[in-house]
Amino acid sequence: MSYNFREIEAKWQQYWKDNTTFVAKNPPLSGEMEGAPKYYVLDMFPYPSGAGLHVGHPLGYIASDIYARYKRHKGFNVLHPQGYDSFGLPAEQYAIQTGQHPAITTQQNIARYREQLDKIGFSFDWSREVRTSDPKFYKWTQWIFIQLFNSWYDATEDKARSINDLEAIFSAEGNATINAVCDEDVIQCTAEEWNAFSSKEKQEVLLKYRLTYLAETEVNWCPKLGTVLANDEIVNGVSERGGYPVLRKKMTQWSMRISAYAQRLLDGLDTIDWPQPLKDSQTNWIGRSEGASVEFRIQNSEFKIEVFTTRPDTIFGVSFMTLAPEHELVQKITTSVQKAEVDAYIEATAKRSERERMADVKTISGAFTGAYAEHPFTKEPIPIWIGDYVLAGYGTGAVMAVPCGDQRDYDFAKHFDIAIPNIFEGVDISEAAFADKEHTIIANSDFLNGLNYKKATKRAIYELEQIDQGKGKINYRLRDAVFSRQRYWGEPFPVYYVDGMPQMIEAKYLPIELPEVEKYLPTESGEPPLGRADVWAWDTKNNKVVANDLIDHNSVFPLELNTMPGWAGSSYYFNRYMDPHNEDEIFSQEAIVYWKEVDLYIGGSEHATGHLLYARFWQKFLFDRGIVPVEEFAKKLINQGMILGTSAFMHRVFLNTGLQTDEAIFISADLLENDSELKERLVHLTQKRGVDIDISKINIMPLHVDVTLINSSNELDIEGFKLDNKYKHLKDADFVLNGGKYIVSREVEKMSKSKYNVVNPDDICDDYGADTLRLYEMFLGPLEQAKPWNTAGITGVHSFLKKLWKLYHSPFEGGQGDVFNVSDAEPTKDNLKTLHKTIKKVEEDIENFSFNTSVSTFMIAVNELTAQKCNARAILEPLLVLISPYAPHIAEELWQKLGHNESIATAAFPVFEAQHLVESTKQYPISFNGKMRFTLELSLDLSKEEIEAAVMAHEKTQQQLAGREPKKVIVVPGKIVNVVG
RNA sequence: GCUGAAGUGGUGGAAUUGGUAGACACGUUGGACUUAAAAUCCAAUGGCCAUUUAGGCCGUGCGGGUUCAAGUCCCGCCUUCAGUACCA
Repeated sequence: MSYNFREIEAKWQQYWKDNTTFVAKNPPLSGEMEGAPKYYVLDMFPYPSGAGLHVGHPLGYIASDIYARYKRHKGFNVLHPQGYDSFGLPAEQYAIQTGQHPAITTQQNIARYREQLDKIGFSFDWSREVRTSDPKFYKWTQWIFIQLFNSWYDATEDKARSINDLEAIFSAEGNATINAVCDEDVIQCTAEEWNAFSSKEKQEVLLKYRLTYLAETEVNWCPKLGTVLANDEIVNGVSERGGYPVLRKKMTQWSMRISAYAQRLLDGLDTIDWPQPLKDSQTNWIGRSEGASVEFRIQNSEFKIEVFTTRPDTIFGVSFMTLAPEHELVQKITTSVQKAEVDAYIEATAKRSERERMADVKTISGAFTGAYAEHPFTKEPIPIWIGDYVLAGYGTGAVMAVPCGDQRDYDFAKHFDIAIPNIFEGVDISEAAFADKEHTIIANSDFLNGLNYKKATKRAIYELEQIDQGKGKINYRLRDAVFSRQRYWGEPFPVYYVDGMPQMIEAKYLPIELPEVEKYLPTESGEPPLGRADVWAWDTKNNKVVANDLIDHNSVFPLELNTMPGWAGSSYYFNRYMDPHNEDEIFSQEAIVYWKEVDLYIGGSEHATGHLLYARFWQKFLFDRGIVPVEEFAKKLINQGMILGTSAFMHRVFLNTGLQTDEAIFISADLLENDSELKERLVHLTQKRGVDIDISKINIMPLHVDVTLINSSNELDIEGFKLDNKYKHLKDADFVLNGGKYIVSREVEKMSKSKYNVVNPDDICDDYGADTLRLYEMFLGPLEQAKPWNTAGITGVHSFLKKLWKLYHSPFEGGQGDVFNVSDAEPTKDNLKTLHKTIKKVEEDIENFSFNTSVSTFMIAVNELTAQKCNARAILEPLLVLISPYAPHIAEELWQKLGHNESIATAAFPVFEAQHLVESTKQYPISFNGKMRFTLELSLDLSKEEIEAAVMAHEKTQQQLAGREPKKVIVVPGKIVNVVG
């Protein structure tokens, strides 16, 4: 019987399903698992796209699966769930085009994903599956939204608290004393005033404190997608999805007060074991900077400009101020003389898209407002300009310009011929600004003269505080997150409006399910798609969703038309897996206290500033409100690298002969390097066209060709190409061959359908089996590294599995055929040595996530045992357990043949015994004069004196070579460092 | 520009705390088996020199340094990739 992977894999996948082998149990546990420690291994759940999985997708899942299976062998109660992030744009866009309900598309895609995932043999606990678009799931997304609405951030206690506490404080002492993170334009009121407020006035004030709030904000509007986007959904000034232009627009939107958590999100990074690059990008995104806020009075006006600066030490170098063109004071302070110029400038900048503004940072532009501010210390007048190098969204949207210390200010001053006073001792600023903080002595600055950066900063802040025109401040780049999307396929808000004020629907009436609409586009009046729903009003008497025409603004009110963004559901799903079917609570206390947090989270680094930041934010909020017991949701995180595709290119030649021709000529890639060869080969084609060719005028365009038409020597299957429907417009093409072959060139790129370089895992499973796929994906290289897929190398791991199979089958002596052949014979010393060195290595590898090297270790072990003709059960049984996390199907099959009734998944991981590695030699750490160290391999039976003599002799040789006298030798006995065979 | 990661054969990649560089695999070459192919097995495979044998020299991006010993540590460069970018 040979290794029939198709049969084996189908059999065991069915077995695991039938026996619920991987269903995790919540406490209280009984039986075998009683008292077992928990371990939670999680993958970032996929968005089920219509394209299905390619070989890159399962990489992280295979790694987490190996780790989960390993932890089971180690006696842990493992939670390893999977689900789908199933709300999202592609299904909606498909719905807009075809009219098919996104729920149906999503359902189909999920079915396809599941089929593909099942083929790979993952140990997922599918009984805990969640889908973010399932009302049973988004009920709790809506519930968390309500909790956020009903909370505010207490900056003194540094945590979120119930809004009820805030109301109590207001009615007792007003809002003047409260230290809360809130909108800046909140009005001050005393207790008496508060208590006299109408309900609506109270709601308006409270809304400015809530952790999710409605506010008119400038948002990133994408007209093409018809929705707003969060900052992390914009890449290089265009939408991440589709690459459409993005404009700034003012809209009333729900926002999440993530900025309240900026410092804690930063501090928390020190407590979690996440990759440094990922932590760095979160740190950058949060963008903490220390400095001061300074207030500048405007001359002849009651207005003041507040600026943020990291260089208060340079305050005497201020020679002008610059406001962002969108700054609210611009209209108020501009003099009538300057008005026309300023308005023209504002109009010009508004027209430029975000992208143009970013691309064009060199052009200096601005306009003078005609107004002057007053220097806080010198009282000198300072001209106020506007300029688009100042961003409305950062700090206060205004800067105090210090041209001698900041290059942008310097350039602006040069361009508009503004004074550049020098306030640095012994520094030449005739060519450029001097921005080096570390080597600065301040001059021409009154009380700051002679101080360095640190001291001057401190003193400047102190002096500003004395005159009440500034204070030390920490500024964050992180902005509050916009939470409204003008889309259909997302979670509806549990919100209705009374008199324009948002009201939460009581939790017991959740979920508020998505209404049906006849079209998935925005309404004619520009409202979101939910504006098309006929049944979308909230009846407060009967507490249910009713038809719109019943709205009377008395007991029936309109519901919110926006939906939540894609990151809503993914910000807490990991907690829901702990108790996914609970209908009464988001999860039971028992479940959350037992599972607590994700121990190992595996996913792509592209979520660094999106999902992973939002999820940490929600987790901290839920922690503050006592809903979860830990502040960080994932202890350890690993970013798997992308598996890239190897695209193939044909090269189409354009002769530029001046003749119009549609004929396609493809030239073999190996002819491209050599001009004379190329010309020679093209001659007959040019003669055919009756022209002479000039090689220098030839144009060659590469064309992606489907990699399935290429063999392992980069040769194109020309017949296959001509029959391929995709290329039917090229079926009459001429091929310029080399040695009868058409060779393509190759390039490593991201795997994508449009590049025809996608390798489908199903095909690999059919040809080689899931175990081969799993092993090969691990063997390809380090988990965290990006690497190109190369199907050619797969035969190596596949033949390893065949050898493994043979090791348990072919009798080495006297037998015939492929009979299962494992004996109870005593293992030899060599057998034991091979086994234990494998145990040691594999265990270390798995703990270090170096899955690639353990595959090599297995190969060596099998080769050695085959050479040793080992068929001892005492060796072959534990070996199987070592391999089973990587290649579970073949391991199960052989395990059963060894006479086990239980799945190998429940077997204990073999224990490493060091003595089997010791044979005749031992390595000693040696120290000379207590300083120098190396190890020496010596025979085991030597005495200490003999060892020292040997070491001395060794040392003597070493020293003689170096021309010095040997030193005193101290042998540190006992410790085995390593053993070489 | 800033931040981070990484540079090792023809290729993917190994190499504990500094301790025989190139494990393992692909590819290539030669051989066995076969009518043939596939599959399988065996051997060789960093470069150069020597080859009757023994062996020798050079080699981990570049230039220095520390050390008995450096792919690994230190200093200075170069290159590539990733993230981020008028952040005051």
